[in-house]
Amino acid sequence: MSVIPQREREGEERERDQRKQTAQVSAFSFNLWFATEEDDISDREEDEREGDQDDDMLPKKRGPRKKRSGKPESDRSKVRRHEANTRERSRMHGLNDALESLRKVVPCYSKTQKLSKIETLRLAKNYIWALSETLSAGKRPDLLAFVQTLCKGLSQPTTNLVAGCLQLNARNFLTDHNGEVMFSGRSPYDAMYSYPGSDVNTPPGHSGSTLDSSAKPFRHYSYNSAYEPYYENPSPEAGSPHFDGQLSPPMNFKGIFSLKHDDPPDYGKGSHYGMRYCSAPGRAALAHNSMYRVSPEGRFPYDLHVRSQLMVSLIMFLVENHI
DNA sequence: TAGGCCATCTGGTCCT
DNA sequence: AGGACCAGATGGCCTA
Repeated sequence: MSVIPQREREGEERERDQRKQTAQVSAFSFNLWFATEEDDISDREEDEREGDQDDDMLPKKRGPRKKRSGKPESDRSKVRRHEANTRERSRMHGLNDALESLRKVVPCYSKTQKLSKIETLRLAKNYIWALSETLSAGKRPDLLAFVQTLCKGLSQPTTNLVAGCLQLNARNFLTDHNGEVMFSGRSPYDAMYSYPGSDVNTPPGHSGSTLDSSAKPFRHYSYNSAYEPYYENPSPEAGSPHFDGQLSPPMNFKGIFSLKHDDPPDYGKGSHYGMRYCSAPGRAALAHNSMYRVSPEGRFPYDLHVRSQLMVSLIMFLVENHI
């Protein structure tokens, strides 16, 4: 299972962790006390403690069994071990926080259906690859190829989730046993879901209404006009139970780029998306062999409200303005 | 119940 | 010496 199912994890886990840690601290205190009292117990007596309890007469805890050493651990080493455990826990929490930040900037983000760690990393890698390919090509990408790259190597549940995020029919992006994403639809255009009440030429958000986008998780961007601001209207699927989180980082550019985000300030720090690729030495060669195709109209014919579009548009802006 | 995912503990290694 | 990092082991939780 690659997509972590809906669990009220956030709060519950914190609470559980806190309980665990409290228990651990208590156990540690007890261990310390016990060690102090028992430091001079002979090895033979210690061996008699073996059973369903650990060395410290406590219910068996997680982790590998302690290696027997000739001497009982000193109080000092126990304290150091405990401190090391705390640091390690903190380090892992930091790592998880960073991973959560990464989840929020890859194309598919949902608070209720979190991607697993490994799938988050895979999707992020694919996303970077897809964007760099787009940048290298210097042209608007073929959506299908873009999505196929995004889903490459992902599990089927994650592929479904990504396809769902992109408003695509996931059945058309089957992942084979080699992790390759295969298109099985009749045509790229058939693979697309059309928005209710709209057609290809009338993207959602052109209805004229202007809603407060800050209250909605989705942002829109039109490829019909390369650099016009993204649409402010919410997606018809904004209320989807699968995607109640923020899908894409709010982004705006009017002449110059400015990144705006509702999230805490860690996001967007140094957000020079794809800039490093602009001067990549292999750009020309990459462009020549780019996997992405340009539509006959010379522009991206789809209208999707996905982060990928924002990123592609941003990249296209950079490319076309020689930034 | 098996398997996936995860948090935690632990000891080893490397670096400052 | 002490901290950061890593990987192995273990057990809990959840879902199919």
